[in-house]
Order: sequence, then structure tokens, then C-alpha cells
Amino acid sequence: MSITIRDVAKAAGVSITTVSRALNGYSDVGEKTRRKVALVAQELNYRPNAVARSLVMNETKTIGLLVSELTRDRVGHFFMFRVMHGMHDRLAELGYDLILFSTTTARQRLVSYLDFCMQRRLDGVIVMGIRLDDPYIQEVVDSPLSSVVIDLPLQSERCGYVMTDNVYGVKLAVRHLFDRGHRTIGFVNGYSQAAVSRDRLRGYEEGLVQMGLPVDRTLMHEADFSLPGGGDGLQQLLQARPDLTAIAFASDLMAIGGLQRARELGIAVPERLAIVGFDDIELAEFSTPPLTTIRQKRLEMGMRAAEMVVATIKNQAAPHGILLAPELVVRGTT
Amino acid sequence: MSITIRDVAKAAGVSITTVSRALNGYSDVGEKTRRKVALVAQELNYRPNAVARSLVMNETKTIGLLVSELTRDRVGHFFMFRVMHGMHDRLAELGYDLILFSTTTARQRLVSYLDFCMQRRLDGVIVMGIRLDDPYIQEVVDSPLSSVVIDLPLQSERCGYVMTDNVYGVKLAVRHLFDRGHRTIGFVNGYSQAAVSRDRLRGYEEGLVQMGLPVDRTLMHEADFSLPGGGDGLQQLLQARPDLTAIAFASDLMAIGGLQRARELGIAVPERLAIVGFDDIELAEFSTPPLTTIRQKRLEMGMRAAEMVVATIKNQAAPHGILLAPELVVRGTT
DNA sequence: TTGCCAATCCGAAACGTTTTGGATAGAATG
DNA sequence: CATTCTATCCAAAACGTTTCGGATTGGCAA
Repeated sequence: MSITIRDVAKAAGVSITTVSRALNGYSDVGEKTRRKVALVAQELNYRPNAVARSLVMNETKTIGLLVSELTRDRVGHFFMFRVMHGMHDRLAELGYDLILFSTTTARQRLVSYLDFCMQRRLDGVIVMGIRLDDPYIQEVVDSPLSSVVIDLPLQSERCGYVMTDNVYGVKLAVRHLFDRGHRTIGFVNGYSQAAVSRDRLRGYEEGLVQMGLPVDRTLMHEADFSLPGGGDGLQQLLQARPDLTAIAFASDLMAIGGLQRARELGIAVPERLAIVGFDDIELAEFSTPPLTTIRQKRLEMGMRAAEMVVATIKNQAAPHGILLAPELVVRGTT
Repeated sequence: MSITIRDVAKAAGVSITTVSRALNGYSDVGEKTRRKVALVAQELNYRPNAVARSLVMNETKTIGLLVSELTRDRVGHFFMFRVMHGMHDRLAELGYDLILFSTTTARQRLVSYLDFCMQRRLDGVIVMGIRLDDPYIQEVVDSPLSSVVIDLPLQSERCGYVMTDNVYGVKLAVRHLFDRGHRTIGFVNGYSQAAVSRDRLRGYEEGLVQMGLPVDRTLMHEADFSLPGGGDGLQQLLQARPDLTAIAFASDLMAIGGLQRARELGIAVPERLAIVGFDDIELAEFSTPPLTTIRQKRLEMGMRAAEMVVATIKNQAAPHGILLAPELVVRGTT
């Protein structure tokens, strides 16, 4: 069917060893035969069989992207898609491919994620969107398989992480609101199963303390990262604390939900109530008014994860944990 | 390092042939040895090397997902992510994995998509988000590799397509607006390099004709599928034709952009101007007012694509082209 | 002449499976 | 008893690469 190294060898009148070494740039092959081999390979449109190579080299040059149940999460793509881009592009540059699988996939096959990776002989795995309470996550962290997890500070010999400095991020938001003159600042958080939620809450509290403001539970609300969730959060917070003049949200989508609800309630933003989001998703720029937010460098996040996983694979010295600095983007809601 | 079929054979006291046949459920192995082998395999936590299997079986059980330059497109995920879910989940059920690659990847490696697929020995490929003018797309259509393309009606011996019936979809929108009493209906289209744009335009025109309304170029505007593009479209259309009472958009994102712009311009929706979108993205439900739109069954789209590509791989009789019926979802903007 | 070295080349093993084409033994049949 | 059949099992080849350990040549020094 398809043409093999044997065909090239025959056509070029050399051994398959020589073809292999010529094409892979080894030094012990004469310039003349090298050119001959290259020419013949080109003419026959020879493509080395990656599967055969993987078998003998014991590396597949592919890394897995494990995301939590894809189907259930309806808004994760606002954050994840761009991170995926970063990963994919950088991995491609580094000569690796990205294979997608989800927690559901593994469950269907009745094997753990790790087994799945081992079976497919993946060189490494990147984990994203996994909850704190996932039963199998520890297994991949402890495994000899190179891995990096996004948004969870897990570390081990062969496992690193990359995440945004969420504490610092929300502190930025609080400080910004403080600078704008706000002294009663609410906070709408995401669900607590997400690791980032803890950090963002801590950033909020530490931010208040740093500004010399009192920390009060009636200023906080736990939502679910969804658009209507953000709206409800705003409404309930405002009901409990009518003296609120600003709210920080743990995600842009919630902030935009809050923005909409504010408009419905006839609350002027930013005049009566200031709002700041988190993430800087594509939509943030286009809300009315445009959303002030804390930008996560999603593309870079993906790239760093990619670099880290291949560095680990190659046993290169590299940091095993990266905290990306977010930045304040001031727009129209503050 | 990892444990092989040989280890299992030795431990169970049988040949590797028997282990293979026992584990794969062949009939010519005794019940007693079958149980013994299964037990030993379990105890040793044996996982067959998928790479070795692929080499000998000449199938990798993975299909590629080729998407156009990931990084450039900033809003494609609104549509694509859910389609990907559908693909991934159904493929997982069918025992296939999904490997991601983009037009940029191939260009970096200086090989065509097809070469990439052949090299990795992919069993099939699904193509999504490719423009009409892509130079390589014809190559994969004509290739012996099983393929299905999304949103482009390309067909060949081993290539099928799945797409929404866009003509019918926009007709639905026009008819709905007509039923609501509108007689001057504008249309904001996406960019013309997308195949769907042509169909949607045709649906608009045929819809008008069917309702006995005049077709007029001043009622149409070509935008770029983006949020601000939709806003601009609405504004320009309204400037040219102040008598407009309704606008159909070729995407939800553009419709939401139009919605925002209308609010900024003090135009009441739906009282003064009715708006209907296309896609039914997650946000549509949560705009203010909630967006009336034409729903594309994105999850099903992905699933059908998955089914079609494996049917083609297995040479099963199956339709080589699927037109999914969209449906009208009436909400608050009409 | 002999020995040695560098430059090229190649045969064969290895990677971990599946599968082909028997081999073996016991049971059933004539 | 000889023959055939059935139920189990297995040795070896095959998949398409990479790589180890030489083999071959020609040139050059001793």
C-alpha cells in the first residue's frame, strides 16, 4: 500500500540502515549517497511511518490533554479554548501532537486516566479544568508520566503546574476599586470545588485588609461561574448590603451577568455601582459598558504548560511551578 | 520498564499467542486458561501497547480534527467547542481518539495536511472551520483517507460532509419575522469566504420571495461574524433603510452585537426593531432581551461527523452527506 | 609489505503486538 | 485398531522503523 523505507532503499540501491541514517542526518553517510537518498525519498513521496518509529523509539511525540467532563460544562470554553490554542501551537513547534480526552472517556473504558495514557504510550499529559475532588487526579500526579496541571498547584517529581496568580489578581481588582474611592466592595466567587475560587477569595480578603477595610461575610457570595449566577449574586449582595458601591467578580461571565442584571434593576454602572471581572474573555471588551477586568494570559498559559511538559519529558532543568502575573485592564465599568 | 504480553505469557505458563487470543476473546482457547490469563493480566496490571498493536493492525484508532488557524480566529469557539464535544464523546464511544491539528501546524512542518495524516497513520480526519479558498482542502477530499468536512458540502468516494440546512434556517427566521408582521426585513451576513454565508444569504432571499417580499440589496450587509461587526451592520443598515423593522443575523454573536448597538442608539427591541440570530450559542439565552434565534444542533453535528467518519473507515453503507434541520427558538427579541 | 585509521556502508536484532498455519491429544466414529 | 474430528494450543512471521556491532574500502605511515 503505502511506501516504506525498504522501497526507498531498493530504489536508491542502498541498505535500509543507510536510508534511515541519511534521512535522519547522521554523519556516517557520504554526501553523494545522502543526496541520492533524499532525492529518491522525495520522488517516491516517502513518509516515515510514525507508528513504527514510535514503537522502536519508545516515544510517541504526543501528549494528552485531559479535560473534565466536556459535555457538562457549558461555559468552560470561554476560558479553555484559548489556553488550548497556546498549548497546541507551542507543542506543534516543539514537534508534539495533542490528543484530547476527557474524564468521561476514561470512565467509559473503565480505566483510569493514567492507564489510558500508558496504553496509548503518551509522552506526557496536561490536565485542565479538573476539580479538587476528582478521585484520579492524584494518580497522574504521582505517576512516572510527565504531567502538568493547569490551575491547581500540584507538584511532584514529574508533575508541575501553571496557573495565574489569582490572589494577586483579585488584590489588583480590590486596590483598583479602592483607588476609585470605593470603601464597600462586594465579591461574587465561583464554586468552591474549583481551586482558583479559594485563591480568589483569599485575594479579596487580603486586598481588603491591605486597604484597611473590614472583611465581612455579608459582602461575599458564592455563585457558579455562570452568567445568570453572576446576576443573582449581584442582586442578592445588593439586597443584603444596599450600601455596596462596587463588586468584584471571580469571572468575566459572572461580571457580565451582573452587568445585565444591574441594567435590568436600573442600577447605573459605573456611576452607582462599579464592577470588575476576572479573565478578560473576548466578550469583556464588548459589553456595555466595556468590562474592567483582570486579564489572565491564557495563550501564554497554554504555551508555558506545553513547554513545561516537554521539558519534564526531556529531563531538562526547568521550574516545576509557574505563577503567571495577571494584569488590570481598565475599561468602562469602574 | 512496562510489562508486556511476554511477561503475562510467562507468568501464566502459556504462549504469547494464547495470551493475545485469550484477551481478545477468540474462541479457540479453553475456559480454564482464559480465566488464568485474565487473572494474571489483571494482577500484573497489563496494558497492551497500543502502538505495537497499531503497527501490526495497520490502524491507529485515532482520527484527526483539522481546524483552520486556531489562533487567528477569536470567536470560533462559540460554535466549534460544542461540536468538538459531540465528536469527542461519540468517537470515544466508538473506540477512537481525537488528535488536534491546525492549518498552521501543517504549514510549520512544511507538509500538507494529508501528508501529516498519512505520516501519523490516522484512520480518518474531520475538517472544521476551513474556508472555501483553502489550497489544500481538495487534497484531503480526493485522498483515499476517510474524511468528513463540517459546513462545506464536499463529497467524494471517501469524503462526506455534515452541515446545518442553512438555507432552510434563515427561511425559518424570515417566515417568523413575517408572521410577526414585519414586511421590511434586513439581513446581516458573515464574511463570504465561509461557505455557510452563501447558503444563509440564499435562505434570506428565498425566504423573502416566498413571503412575497421584494429582494433589495440595500437590505443586506456583509459583516465578519464578530460582535462589533454585527453592531456596525445594524447601524449601517438602519441608516440606509430607516424603514427597517426587523433584522436577521447570520450568527448569534453578530445579533448580540446588534442588540447592544440598538440599545446604545435608543432603539427598542423588539418593539421598534425585531432581531433574530443564528446558532443558539450559550449566550443567546442570556442576552437582554433573550435572543430569538435559529438553533444549530451543534452536539449532534459533532456526533454525526464522528459516526460518519468511522462508518467510512469501516466501509459501512451510510449517507455521505447529512443536512441537519435547524429549529426556530423564539425568545424575547421578536 | 604490513598495519592502522577514517570514512562509508550494511546485516541483523529489537520494539510488542496479531495472525497464519499447523501441531498435539483426546474423543468419537468406522 | 485405524481414522477422523474437535478442542486447544503454539512457533514463527509480519508490521516499519532505529541502532548496535561490525565489515569493507582506500589512503597513509611505518
